[in-house]
Amino acid sequence: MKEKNVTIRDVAKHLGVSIATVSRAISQPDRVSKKSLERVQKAVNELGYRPNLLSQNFRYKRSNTLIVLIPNIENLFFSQLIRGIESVAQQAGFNVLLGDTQDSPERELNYINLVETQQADGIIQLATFNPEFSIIPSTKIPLVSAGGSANTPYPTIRIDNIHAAADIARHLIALEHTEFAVITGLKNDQNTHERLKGFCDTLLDHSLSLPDTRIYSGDYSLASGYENGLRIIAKPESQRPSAIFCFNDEMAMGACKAIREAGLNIPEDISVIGFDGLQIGEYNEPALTTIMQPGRSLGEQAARYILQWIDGDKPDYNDVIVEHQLLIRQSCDKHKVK
Amino acid sequence: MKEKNVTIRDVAKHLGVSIATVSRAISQPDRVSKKSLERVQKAVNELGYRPNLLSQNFRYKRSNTLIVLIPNIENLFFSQLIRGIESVAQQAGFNVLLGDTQDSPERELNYINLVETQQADGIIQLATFNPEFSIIPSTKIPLVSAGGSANTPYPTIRIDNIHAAADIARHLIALEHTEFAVITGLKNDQNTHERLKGFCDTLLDHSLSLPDTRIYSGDYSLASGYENGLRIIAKPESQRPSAIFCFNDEMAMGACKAIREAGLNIPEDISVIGFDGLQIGEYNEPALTTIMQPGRSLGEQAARYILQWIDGDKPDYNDVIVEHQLLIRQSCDKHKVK
DNA sequence: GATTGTATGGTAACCGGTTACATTTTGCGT
DNA sequence: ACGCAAAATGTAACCGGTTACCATACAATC
Repeated sequence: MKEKNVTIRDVAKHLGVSIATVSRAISQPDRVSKKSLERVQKAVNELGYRPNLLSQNFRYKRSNTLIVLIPNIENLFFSQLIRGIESVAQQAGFNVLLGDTQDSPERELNYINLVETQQADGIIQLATFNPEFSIIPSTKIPLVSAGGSANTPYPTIRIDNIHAAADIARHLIALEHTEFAVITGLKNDQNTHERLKGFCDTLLDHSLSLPDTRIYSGDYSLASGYENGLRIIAKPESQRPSAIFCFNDEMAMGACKAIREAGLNIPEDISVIGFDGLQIGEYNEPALTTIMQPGRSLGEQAARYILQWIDGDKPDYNDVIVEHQLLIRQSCDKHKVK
Repeated sequence: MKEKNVTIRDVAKHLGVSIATVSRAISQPDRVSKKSLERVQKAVNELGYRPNLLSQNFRYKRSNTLIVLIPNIENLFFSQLIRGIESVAQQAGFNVLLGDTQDSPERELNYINLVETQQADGIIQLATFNPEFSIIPSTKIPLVSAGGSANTPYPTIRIDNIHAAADIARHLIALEHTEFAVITGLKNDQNTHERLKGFCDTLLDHSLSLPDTRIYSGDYSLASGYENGLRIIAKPESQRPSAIFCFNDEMAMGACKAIREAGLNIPEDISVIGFDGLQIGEYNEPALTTIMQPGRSLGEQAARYILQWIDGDKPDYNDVIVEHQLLIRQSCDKHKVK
């Protein structure tokens, strides 16, 4: 069934030349005579010869492959990052291997193994390794984190989460809100800590605060936004916050649904703000006010960084901050005192 | 800078045994004595030896890699498929290479090349090749399409689009709608043709019809749903359809936004129905009625199919139909005659 | 003690390219 | 026609594993 592939030796034999000539005709055309070049090209076409890249990779000890570690591929923010990574990688002749880790340490280890066994040349980690169980790989492995947080043992390409969360706080304060709730990301996620810190510190600067009972723990999913939204709404009106800061847009959309279903209006009765700047947030009812993270650009820069490192020329900067932007749409408005 | 890796020969030399013994200790432990086994294991740990899988792959002429061709990675339906594929592949020890083709034939060709040059063992195409420009690869290459259409020269795992579109038509007819519009997918997409056919044929069965002026051409994006929604709304009320069938959920969400902004109510004034059954459709205002495609399962089955084929044992069925389901939520209701 | 079987381990070929080095051919000047 | 440098080509080693085949050691059998 499986016919054997045409090899360089077949081509050489067919032409009565050495394999070196064939190899050179293909990879260094000016090292062979015009006549040989033409004969080889003709033979390659006739025989349908395709060089086996597996053997090339083996020879060069290079797989030309990048791994992208993704906590959850169904998260739209990551899709943007991937797109950025993919386009840079493709241009550089690199392939992108998908690593859906589903937050599992075994799966992470699995992918790190691929680099150690030379099946891949480097890793881009989306978001940050969960410090609780993450296998922090040797720093000899080209590894960069994109869209994550500071304080990692490896380079990062990211926005300033603290600053972004502070921007959110200031925006809500400017709208005269005083009672807040947040729906956070995963408990051990660095992004969660930084956004929480940026938000709370800024509240304190304005003599406001966020009580622990107003901190709801989510997991970045639509469903967790919805559930936490229900919990917030369930409180008697006098105890409800007037603004909710959700640590990503998906949870914000979930929370909005809960609020709408309760018959309340956004932003008249309650303001909701998201994080990430997903395009789909614009189609939410109401369109989500949020922080725009330039996902595509984050991905591109991460890819460029890792490619340079793989080329043996690790950049001398370790923490690239990309500008975020407060995207004011319709889900936040001035707080109305009753 | 780059220290060389420990090879099997280093381990052998270190122990004063042959490389064959080391190799066997690792891959066929019962072929060596207990003593040798222990010594090798110890040395492997001490020296930090990791077998070079690049050379293994080369030896076995197997890359253990699957390519997933994705027209657009930011489309949520594809994310589900990928997740299904990834989990099956991972279990089988296969890696998943991401091929974001962005509907470009050069990029498609690029990925097909990877199989021809043995860097990958098979391809899963999400949706269908665009017949206009697609490079239909040789049937010798393990290739399967998931979530696409019938009438392809390669195997498919899919739902019955015609039947699903018919279900939609019947549902809308049962709700007493008589004036319809559709927002289709890409013009050359097979899915578009089939859904259109299924819908129109069923209308005809009920002595209804869809005039060409009510067929709006979209591209599966949120934005194109919105724009076409605006166009539909722009017509004078007497000429407007009472129900819009969008060929995916994203466009349906876009259309809903346009309709909401025009001050109309869904489903009271106009019904909207989507396609794909994305989770996020539940968070739309109003929650989208749609056709559920079991994305995860489609992906899993596609992966199993291609893995079997790669193993040299191509399944003898060529067209797997997976059950779809009409998901009734809130965006369609009985037509009210004014 | 000779014969046979089994367990163990070594030697070397092999996968399909690339390329350093050696060798042959070509082209050019005189 | 000869000499010599440059161009073209060939030979063979190499990348790092796997494994067919062979050699040796030792135990069991008669």
